[in-house]
Amino acid sequence: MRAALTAETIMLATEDVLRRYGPGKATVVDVARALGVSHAAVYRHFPSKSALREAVTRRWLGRAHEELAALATDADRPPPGRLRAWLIALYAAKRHAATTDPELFATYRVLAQENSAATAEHVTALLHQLAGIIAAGLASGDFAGDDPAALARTVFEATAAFHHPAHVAEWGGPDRDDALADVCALVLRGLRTAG
Amino acid sequence: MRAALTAETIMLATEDVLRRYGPGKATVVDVARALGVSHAAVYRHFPSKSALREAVTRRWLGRAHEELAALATDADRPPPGRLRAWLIALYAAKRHAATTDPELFATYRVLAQENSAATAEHVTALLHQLAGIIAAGLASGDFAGDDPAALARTVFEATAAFHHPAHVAEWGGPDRDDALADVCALVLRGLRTAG
DNA sequence: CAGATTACAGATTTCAAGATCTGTAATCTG
DNA sequence: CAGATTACAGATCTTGAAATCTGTAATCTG
Repeated sequence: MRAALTAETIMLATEDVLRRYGPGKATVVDVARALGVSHAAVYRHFPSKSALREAVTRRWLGRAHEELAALATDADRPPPGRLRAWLIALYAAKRHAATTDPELFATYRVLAQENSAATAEHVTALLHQLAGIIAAGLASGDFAGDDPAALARTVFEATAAFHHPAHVAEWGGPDRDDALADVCALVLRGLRTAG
Repeated sequence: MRAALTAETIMLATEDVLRRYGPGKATVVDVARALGVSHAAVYRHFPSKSALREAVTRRWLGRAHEELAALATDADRPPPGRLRAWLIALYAAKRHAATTDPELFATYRVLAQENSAATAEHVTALLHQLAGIIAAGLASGDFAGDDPAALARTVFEATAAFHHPAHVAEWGGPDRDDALADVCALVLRGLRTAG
């Protein structure tokens, strides 16, 4: 007897298919073939191909959040250093994902261009972590200002070159780590004085 | 008698053809047709299609520089305000170009993805203007630091979301002007203290 | 009847052909 | 002989028919 067909197993198979064929070529028929079922069976668990693609990407992005969440809530480290470490880890995670899992990253990139709910949630989750670090900095007096959420969004925008998927092509280049360090330094100086 | 075939007239015709068909469909045969000459005549003035495309884009970008150069060298305005005005004008110029001349902007975007010499020069020119403003700020004591070129690059990176062509899709959205104002404010606060 | 399958219509994609394009060379013309 | 044209080979693009895919509905099965 075959294992029960669940949303979970479908998403696992979809990840494999996406990794193998990429977002442009992967079809739900491919997914069904990989599972040894008819494609209509897949539609019992996901209302559409794009919903399936979103669910898979959401899971994939969720795994990345966990690592970063640990850094964001590390109360042992003073907020400025924590912010710097978080931004560097975010960049490292994105670059790592882009190089080791290019097809899933490409899927994510497609969803980002389409303003999907999955990527919106991803951004929201990251902004929430960022706001937490900044709120800690405001509380400790390391940062100046009064709206951690707004400051988080601004810091996120200012570092877009190091996490926005549209910039993947640049992440391979030399001096990118130094460039991020410089932007971090500038941003941290900006956060220290009144906003 | 027909006007002499010069690089200038070829570039003008190419601009029209690019505007009409976009970078994906425009061919040098189209350009030659528009000029009423054979396509081989075009190859007498430009070594390749991509060289022609680059030349046209370089000219187009050059026109944008001129406006900004006036702002960058406006000694009447104190450097912080000048920097803010310059960044806002840069964003406005890019957004305007993207909306009023979408096909030429698309051409520019293609070249940017291909790391062409034309776009590299464009970036260099912008960084030069930016470094000029920052150098003025360092001289006046409004900014702290010792390397205007490095600071210029850092400011440029931090504002990528508002001038990098990969972000066009976002420029239409609401609150983009506010977002830029916030990033400008953060960057300016960062520049004021020692770097 | 929950969960899967087959069947199907309309949209999208593939594929091979022919057409068009790029870039070069040989040729023409004033 | 400067400046253009025609001619051409190989690469790329169009085109339309066949295949495949998406999503739904009707049907089967334990």
